[in-house]
Amino acid sequence: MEETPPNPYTPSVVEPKWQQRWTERGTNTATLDNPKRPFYALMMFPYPSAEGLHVGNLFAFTGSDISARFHRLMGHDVFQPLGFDAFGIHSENYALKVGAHPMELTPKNVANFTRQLGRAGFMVDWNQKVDTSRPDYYKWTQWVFLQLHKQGLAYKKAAAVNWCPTDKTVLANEQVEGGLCERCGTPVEQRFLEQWFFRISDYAPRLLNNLEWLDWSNVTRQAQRNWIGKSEGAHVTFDVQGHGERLTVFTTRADTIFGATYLVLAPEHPLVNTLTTDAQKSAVAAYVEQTTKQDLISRKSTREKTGVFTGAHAINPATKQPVPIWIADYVLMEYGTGAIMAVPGHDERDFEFAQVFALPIVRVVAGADQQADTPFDGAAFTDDEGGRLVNSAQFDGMSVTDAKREVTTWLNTQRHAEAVTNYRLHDWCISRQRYWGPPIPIIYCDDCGAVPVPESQLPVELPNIPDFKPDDSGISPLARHEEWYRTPCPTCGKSARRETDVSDTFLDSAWYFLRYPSATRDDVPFDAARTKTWLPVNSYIGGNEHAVLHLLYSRFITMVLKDGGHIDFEEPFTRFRAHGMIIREGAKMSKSKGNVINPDQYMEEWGADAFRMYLMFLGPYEEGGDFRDQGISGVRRFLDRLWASVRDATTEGAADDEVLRKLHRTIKKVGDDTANLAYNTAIAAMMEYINVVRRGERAPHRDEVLPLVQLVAAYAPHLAEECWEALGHTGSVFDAGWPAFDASKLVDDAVDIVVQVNGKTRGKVRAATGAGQEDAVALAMADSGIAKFVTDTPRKIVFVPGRLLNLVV
RNA sequence: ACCCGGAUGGCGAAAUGGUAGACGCGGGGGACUUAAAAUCCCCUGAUCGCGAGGUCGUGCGGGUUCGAGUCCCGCUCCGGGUACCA
Repeated sequence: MEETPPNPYTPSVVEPKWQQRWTERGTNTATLDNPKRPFYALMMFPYPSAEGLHVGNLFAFTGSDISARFHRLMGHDVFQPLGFDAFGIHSENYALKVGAHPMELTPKNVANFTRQLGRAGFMVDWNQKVDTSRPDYYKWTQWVFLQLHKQGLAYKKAAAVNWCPTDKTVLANEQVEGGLCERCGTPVEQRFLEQWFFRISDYAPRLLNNLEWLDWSNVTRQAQRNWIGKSEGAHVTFDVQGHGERLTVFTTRADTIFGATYLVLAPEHPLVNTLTTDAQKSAVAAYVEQTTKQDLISRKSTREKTGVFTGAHAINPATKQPVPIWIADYVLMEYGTGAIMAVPGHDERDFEFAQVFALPIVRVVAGADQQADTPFDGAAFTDDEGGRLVNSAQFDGMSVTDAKREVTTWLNTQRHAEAVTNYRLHDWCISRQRYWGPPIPIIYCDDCGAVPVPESQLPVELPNIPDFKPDDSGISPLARHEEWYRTPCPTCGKSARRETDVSDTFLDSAWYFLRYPSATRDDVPFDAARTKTWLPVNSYIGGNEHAVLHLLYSRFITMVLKDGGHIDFEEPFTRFRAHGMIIREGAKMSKSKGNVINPDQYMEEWGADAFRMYLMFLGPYEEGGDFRDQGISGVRRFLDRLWASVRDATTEGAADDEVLRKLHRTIKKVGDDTANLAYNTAIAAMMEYINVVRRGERAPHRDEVLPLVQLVAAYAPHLAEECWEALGHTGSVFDAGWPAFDASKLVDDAVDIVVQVNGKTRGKVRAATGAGQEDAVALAMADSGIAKFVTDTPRKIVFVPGRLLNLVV
């Protein structure tokens, strides 16, 4: 038999050993009450799919875990909880597909996720877990709804949903592909249903302004700014000829009013019926119906302009000329006032429309080299930089910027305009005509109307019904269960009906971070003292796919709870960082490509520590990385070498001075990089260090390897614990703190100074630390390899102390 | 179309305006071994040269600077997000 190396690193032994110890010793349990330096580290909780943990989840969680463990090493009391976003259409659709019930499937998936998460070795305080589909959680989701209702921020109105006439069911936007139902291929229609909305648009200015000071990834803040879509403009009012009615439009280009040659209303506009003349009634009705028959997605993506004349005319308040009123689906009811003044000369869409229907196009803005009568060259003139007004009476010659203001003021004096700020953000529809979600806690009584369920009667439990599939009624499956929805009115006691819609999953996740510290309390949604101690969240890490919806809704709900007096902060996440996406061998991972990584398999073969570390080594955490199968051997080799160094470490003699200098530089770099989520370069620095420690199979000194164990702990927690123990400690390395570094050890006695001649590097000289320019020049000129390029007396000398000398001749 | 990112060796990637390619993968050579694996050491951008050494090189074209992968202007391509938003 061959001689095997003594005591090799065996993750399959080390990892379970420490996972068990952590559980036994409560290593990952946070000190929730009276912590000294509380630090709430949050990662976005996963949706527990049947496929199990995706490598993308693992990538995200590992980066978050490293940050949390690092903060703990730096002396914080870190609370890092995790839970499951278990409600929602994904779970429900999957259950439908496999013919199982979500109430049975979900606990199984949660158990599998919990196993996988444990296997990966995350520092999660499982005592405080959350599962949004359990009554002890959604009781409080319903409570949140009631707070909004109480504050007048929840209301009901009719709104369009996607409807599949074959499956006879409501579809989510992602279930519509190119205007067709993803399951049966039938063209999808719109239906108008009464639904619950939250007035998030009231909060638009606050949501926008706070972005200025939030410590969040720029990409995320920018995405939210775009989504909120602040737009400065004016409401302009047109009198309708022969009617008492007036029409108000929103425009950002009040300056072009003289070129407004027609108006367009959204087909759903409430005045369409009133304004349409008898002659046009049937054409308009047909068009409105055709629009309705289209799904929401393809209506917004087809670019061909269609529309119908209503037969009515309005008076342009600037020109006093009558202009025709049309309806067209390119005008959206949900933005602005659902009506526009069309200026075909200076708006691409209006131009296209005017071309199709031969409507007049008037130039009212001229560019630098254009005149009032310069013809349009087949396109609208939208470049307003340096444009001057033409064909606009007293405003001729004025710049576009000035005219926006002046025209609005002028129209305002005639009560025809008002400067307004409009937001793209519209109210949040939380109704889902589905089963797998928290029932909306409202009871309809014929006498009392829509009555909120009293808080004392929460939760409104989701019944376990076998037939949870949506049906042809267009309303929730719960509506088929009279025994469930019949209930006495809380106000008058008469027989009444429960709301049968459930709420949006985004409501579940819009407050979950408040629940974690208080997850074991069943008498309150969140304990006042714990909330004060732990919130707002110190560090939130997650995917930028949630940049808008989840993060915006969470901010909104937090503001509402603050306004309701439940909490004393209005921004939930002090710091947010978006991680990147992980691809494989240059291609996106997908089931259809069959290139999805199975984390279990990799952890089995290489160990969780190696897998974690490899994921972090792929590239910058905030940008993502390319998973190449062969690459993992590199980090595994590093861990093998680390273990061997600990195993072979000696206490005899003293540590090598050179190695110690490298060590102190490494402590600094790993600390700085880890704090900045620059995990890839932190790992590279540790690899560099171990290359120095092990160079030529030298036996390292204990003092050289011990601090490295602390540095690597956040990255490879199991192995670090094992090493820490092997070095004679009984406690956890995570309670050992961060190694001290000696700044004086960062500087050498001598440094290399790069020497350039005319900006070209020609060599380097070794100079004493702190050497001045004259010393450096002397050393450079003494080097024949450098001096030969210095053909004349230097005209100019650039000297960067300790770094560089540039001789310009 | 708009808003963000990004483009650097065979590959994943590093580089406060200061030696481009750290670290890792892959490849080549060597040591150890009967042998292989593992481990360890060295080499590995292109090109010219026997060599010392030189020249070129960070998507493209300009500019600023003693000096540009990095800053500025104008493009090209790729990725992500939003999208008839008036």
